[in-house]
Amino acid sequence: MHEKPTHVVSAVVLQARSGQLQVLLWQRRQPPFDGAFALPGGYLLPGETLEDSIRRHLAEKVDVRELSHIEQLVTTSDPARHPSEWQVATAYLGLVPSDLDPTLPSDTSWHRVADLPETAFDHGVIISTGRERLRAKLSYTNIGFALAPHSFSISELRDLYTAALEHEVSATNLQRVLLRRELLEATGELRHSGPSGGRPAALYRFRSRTLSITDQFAVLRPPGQHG
Amino acid sequence: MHEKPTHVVSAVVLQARSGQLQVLLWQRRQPPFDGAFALPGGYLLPGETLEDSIRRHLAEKVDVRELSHIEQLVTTSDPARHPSEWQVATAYLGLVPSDLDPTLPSDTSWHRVADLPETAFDHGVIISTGRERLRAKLSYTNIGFALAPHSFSISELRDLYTAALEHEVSATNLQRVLLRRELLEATGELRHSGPSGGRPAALYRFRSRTLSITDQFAVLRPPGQHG
DNA sequence: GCAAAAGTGTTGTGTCTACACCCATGT
DNA sequence: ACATGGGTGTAGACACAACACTTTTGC
Repeated sequence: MHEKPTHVVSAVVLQARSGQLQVLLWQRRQPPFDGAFALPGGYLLPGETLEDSIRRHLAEKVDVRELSHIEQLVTTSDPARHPSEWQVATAYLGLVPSDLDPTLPSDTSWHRVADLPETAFDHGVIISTGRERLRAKLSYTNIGFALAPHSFSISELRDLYTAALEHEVSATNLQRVLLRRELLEATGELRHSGPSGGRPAALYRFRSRTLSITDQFAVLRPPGQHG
Repeated sequence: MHEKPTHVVSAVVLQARSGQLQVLLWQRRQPPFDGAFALPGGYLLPGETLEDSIRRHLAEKVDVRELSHIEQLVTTSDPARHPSEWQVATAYLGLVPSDLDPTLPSDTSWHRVADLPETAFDHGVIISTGRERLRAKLSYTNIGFALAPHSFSISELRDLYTAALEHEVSATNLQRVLLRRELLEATGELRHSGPSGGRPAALYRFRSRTLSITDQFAVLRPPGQHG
């Protein structure tokens, strides 16, 4: 037999909250990285898959049914990652719809990804990886479903995209892009105007709430495939 | 202490060979999957990173300097993956330029990804994952450098893209797309015509031979960024 | 009526595909 | 000369951004 690494799992859980993309972190109270903020996660146990494992660990932080999407990000293996233990770590990306506000343990809270506190281990770069993955997939998949409530107005959806992409998004063009690609469908209902007036907004939903690729060929399309 | 999984690494090594995308496999001569074909790889050892480890294992099959690109694909963890050992397995994608023909051990050979023999473990789906990753990145990155020799004509490059994408590619349009994006530059040299005549082909090279994203925003660009 | 918010019409631009046509070489 | 393969010119389709304009509400 040879020596084996300990396998740990963690998750970058993202949510668009009050116009900002935020990530779930807990504050460590023991070395290493005492006081720093870390991704939720823990050890992989016998008999479970990595995805089972991260769902189990997240269940201690949030109700797992509130996760609208989860996917694997990357596995890191720097032997110097942990000072006293040989660890291999697999990170996941998890998304929570904007209309949920899970109750959290006292050591756990949301932090704006644009203004992170000091993070433990390699968690800072892993958060960046997760943010970039989300950003890219907003462009060529239907992953917006995982940030949005079941039903929403276009301008509400625009605010979610703006938070996640970290740049302005035009509601006009967002509507046309997502409708042309048949990602959205109207529910037929309207959102009533607020006290300051304005035309009532039509409500939409995502046609599918499982990940699918919608812009398969960025370029170099096969012959005969227009658009 | 708790029980730990064994960590193994493997690689989907791809090359465009005689007009077909091919993958490096070795034939197992012991259970499990006796006789089936498997990806090269092996155990992770203390003190090495996953990428170190797969490079070390591949060195037993091919000269590692011949790998033009390597990137992590996915980590799988099905507890039933191996009948007698709890394994976590990280797979990499490796690419070999088309002008090299590494000498291989007797148990190892190239196989067309479009016509695979029976594969061991979950290696069949991992090969598909690698092929899809390559296909997608050919569209929005400069990863073509990793399939191509240092210098090539446009029609030679077209043949490599055709093999990897598994559909026809127009040399005319490939040239324009890659030149407009400034991925290619002319070397100034010409390929002499063959015995059947024809205009000599201009030779090109990739400007960079490290991966970079060239079509960052498939859609939903920030304002002011023309497409 | 007027402000506010949502939604549509329309124009312009850049990128890609398709295909006709021209260029340079070997026999 | 003519076949062969390489390269350019050009037109059309499409998706997107930008912005003006219209619609529908609250006060």
